Formats: sequence, C-alpha cells, structure tokens
Amino acid sequence: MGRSPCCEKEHTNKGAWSKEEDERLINYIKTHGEGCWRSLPKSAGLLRCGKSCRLRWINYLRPDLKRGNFTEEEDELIINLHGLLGNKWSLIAARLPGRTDNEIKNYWNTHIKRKLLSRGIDPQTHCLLSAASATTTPTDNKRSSNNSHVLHLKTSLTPLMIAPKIQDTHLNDDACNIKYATDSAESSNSSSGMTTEEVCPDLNLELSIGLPHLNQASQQQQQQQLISYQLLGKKTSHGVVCLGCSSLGFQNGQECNCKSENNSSIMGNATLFRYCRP
DNA sequence: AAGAATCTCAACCGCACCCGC
DNA sequence: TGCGGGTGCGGTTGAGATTCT
Repeated sequence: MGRSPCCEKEHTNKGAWSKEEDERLINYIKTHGEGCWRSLPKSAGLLRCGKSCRLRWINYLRPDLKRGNFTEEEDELIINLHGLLGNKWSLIAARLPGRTDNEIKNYWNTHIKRKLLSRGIDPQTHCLLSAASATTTPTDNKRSSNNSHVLHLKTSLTPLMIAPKIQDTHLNDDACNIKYATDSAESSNSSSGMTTEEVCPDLNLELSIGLPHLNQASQQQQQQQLISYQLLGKKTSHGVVCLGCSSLGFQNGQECNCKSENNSSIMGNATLFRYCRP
C-alpha cells in the first residue's frame, strides 16, 4: 500500500504557469501569507498541485529573488560551499541571499561543473582530476536513511588518502568561518607515499563566509540558518570529540553512543561530520 | 535559410523528514 | 510507538532557446 497522492492528478494543470495563474498565486500569498500548500490551490482557485504552487512561489515569484547572472564572487562561494556541503543545494542557497536551491543546482550543473573541469578539478571530490580519477569512483549522492545528515566530505578517496578535514569551526555574529585543513601527520602514514597536498593540492578551501547586508529580519533568519546547520566535530590529539555530548577519544570507525546526531565520526581516514539540527 | 545539435532552466517526481495524533 | 499527512529536498525531465553546420 503506497501513500496517498499529494493531489488529484486528473484535475490539476501541469507544465508552464500562465500569467493569470502567477497573479492568482501572488495575490493569494500577499493576502494570506505562505504555508498550508496543500489547501492553497483550492483556496486560491488554482488547478495546481500544492507542491507545484510552492515551487513556483519559491523559485520564481518570491519578491526577494535576485535573478540575473551569478557574480564571480557567488561562483567561488558556491564552489567552496559545495566542497564543504556536497549537493546540499538548500544549505548552499541559504548562504546566497536571493538565490534558490533550484537555481544554484541548475547553475552548478550547467556552468560550474564545466568551469571546474576546465581547471582540472573533479566537481564531486574537488580534487585534481588526475589524482581523483585514478583512485575514485563516482560519489554516490543519493539520499539514504543512514547518512542523510552526513556531509559528503567523505569523498571517494581510498582509505590511504586523507580527505580534507574541518579542524575547527567557529561561528560568531559577524561571520561563519570554516577552516579547512589537512592532517599532514596522518597523511605521512599513507603507504602510497603521497601527501595530502599531492592528492588534493591547495584548492583554496579556507572559507570565510561573511553575512551579506540584509535587513534585520533577514539577518535573523540567516543567523538561525547558520546556527541550525552549524558544522560540528573537533579533532584533538586524543581523537575526535563528540560535540553532541562532549565525549572524547573516538577512534577510527567509532561513533558516539549519545546518538544525538551531533557527533562526528571517522570513516577510513576521512572524518565525517554530522549536522546539528537543534 | 534551415535543420541538427546542444544548452538552459522551469517544473515534475519520488523519497525522506518532521510532527501531531 | 507507530502511522499518516504535510512539507522540503535533490535528481531528473523536457520544452524552448540558442548555437552550430
């Protein structure tokens, strides 16, 4: 038994939205606000699925959308954030005011992938293509119930290679500074003899994401997003600290028993960090 | 000028998560 | 605790636009 469909397929329009439909949707949301998408089409007199209305509003009709070409700064920010977050388009979009996840996803697939390839960088692993292609398989970005909150920092590098690690995360009122660093001590253990820098040379991944100039409400929203998805996990000389419960000293392959989803863990030599969703 | 090939991006689909009951 | 409804996310599709031959 499958779940019931989100709407009656027979009596809903599909495909491109007409001007009249757009106006109806805009007027309705202006009057009643966002929310309750399932009942919205009926209330607004639209022969559309609620999901379709939501998508149309979020991706196209919202008044705060920037639209237009991406700037070079936005390009670089997307690349850096993708290196940290993987295909988490909504998280990336949250750090680019006026841009939608769909827009960024499309832009990534049509422009940035090519841009990185032309630089000789694998768009999935953010490593040099020569090194990555010799040792990696395509990263599986399909969502799974087991690791849906795991950052795809794990890359597909063999266990002998060291993936970039977030050694420290720091958030304050002004900025979200995420430092990327490599662990040269561990990489020296690699029997391949390759240093981290050889596998993943300086990709300029040190990231400083400043909050853009926003009105107070937007700033507050942005700040909440940053806090909601604060990256956790801290490596010390004693191992990895679980930032869910502050337990210390985890070894390879171990996970904290607190099951708080706030812990970090190690897989192979790549550290996986989990989101904190307070 | 016209047909083919390629690109772009709005929209759809299915799945997973969250939350109330 | 399990179930089901509502919502959000990420992958994919396909129509229209653009470029190439």
